[in-house]
Amino acid sequence: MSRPDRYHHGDLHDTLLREAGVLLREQGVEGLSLRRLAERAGVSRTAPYHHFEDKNALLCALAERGFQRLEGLIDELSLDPADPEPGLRRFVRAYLRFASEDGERYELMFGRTLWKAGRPSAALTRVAHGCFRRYVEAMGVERLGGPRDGADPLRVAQASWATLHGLCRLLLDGIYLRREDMEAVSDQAVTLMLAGLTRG
Amino acid sequence: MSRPDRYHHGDLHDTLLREAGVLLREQGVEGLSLRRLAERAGVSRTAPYHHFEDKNALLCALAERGFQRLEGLIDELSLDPADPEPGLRRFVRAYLRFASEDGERYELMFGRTLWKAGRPSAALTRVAHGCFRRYVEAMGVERLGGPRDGADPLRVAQASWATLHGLCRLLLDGIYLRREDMEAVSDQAVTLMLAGLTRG
DNA sequence: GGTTGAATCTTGACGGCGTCAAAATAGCAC
DNA sequence: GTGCTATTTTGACGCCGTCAAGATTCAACC
Repeated sequence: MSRPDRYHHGDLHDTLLREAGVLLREQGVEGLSLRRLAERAGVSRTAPYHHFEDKNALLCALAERGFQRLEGLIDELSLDPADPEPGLRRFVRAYLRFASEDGERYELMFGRTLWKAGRPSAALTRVAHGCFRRYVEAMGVERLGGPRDGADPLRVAQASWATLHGLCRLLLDGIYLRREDMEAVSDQAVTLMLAGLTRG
Repeated sequence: MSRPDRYHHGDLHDTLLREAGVLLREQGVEGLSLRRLAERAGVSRTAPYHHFEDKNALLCALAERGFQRLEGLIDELSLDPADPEPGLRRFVRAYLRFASEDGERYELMFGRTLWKAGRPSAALTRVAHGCFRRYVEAMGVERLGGPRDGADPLRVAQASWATLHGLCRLLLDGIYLRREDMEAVSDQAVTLMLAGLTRG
């Protein structure tokens, strides 16, 4: 399938997703236009509309794939209740690597393009929330030294994700963080949070 | 100045900034087009180009104004070395209010539109970095119980700002946070950080 | 094998965008 | 009044997402 000079492409759906991924990585969301994408796939400008409802739908599919990969990362997160620190630091490093290796994808997954300006698909919403749910479970405060005064597991999970997310955004947008400082800052954050959680 | 039927507007520069602010607040960056803005100001599509080099420059000016307001907030942040907690919580609340009262402005100030996809002006970069510098000074770890092992003030400031920023982004983009949960999550974050900082 | 209907892909068009170029107009110094 | 400059205008270009209508291919059924 997918011979160069056939009227029917044969594999356009997957080709579009793949090429869109490349375009996204190379040029960012701004450089990902349906027209350019179609040209790369060797097809006319409106052909993609037979495989995705519109641009928003295609971006959702792209983001979805990202969340699936992220979910894999979270699944590997297992904390030793007796000594959660190494597992936590491992996860934080993995998360930061994930975000910085394909920053444009991360941006798409969490950015306003889909969640605010666009219309996140049902599938995207499901996998994104599933991702967070798994994170809450894996982080479970009981694994970080047992429940204590005012340490609602959900709140701790939200707060720690926010920290991680904030680090990534500040880094990706290049405002207050440089790549070289990233690790030091995240280490500092983990230290603070862990100290806050395990003191007793 | 600024009579309705005059060839020269007389006050276009300021009018543009003001109307752009309104448009930004009401419609977000996506709804802020130069053409629409010009129409609102009662002027032709290309008139704004005599007051701002291009759209990027106008957005920079808009973001700049936001940072000036934020700087004011930070200037009011003074921590009592003996008991930094109330001051800190006050600041966090003020920061969150700032971000959520004009979310689109906050987005513009910190988002990729200018910092990644666009070209942040020298003035914008200056005021943004000045903002952060003041924050570092005001937060100074010595005010949070004196320097201690591995608590570089700069790192603590970066980590705490990242947390604050991450909270705002998650909230503004509407992914994992709802407005009602905001305060609880931020309280949790402050508690964790403070505990991490002040434990002996 | 030929017919029919659906899936897929094409060209053409529309309105919106940012922005450049050239012409028109107004204000100001002399 | 006469220029000079700042300001504003209309016109145009190329990009974008997307709709409509027509062309082409494929697959199922006779």
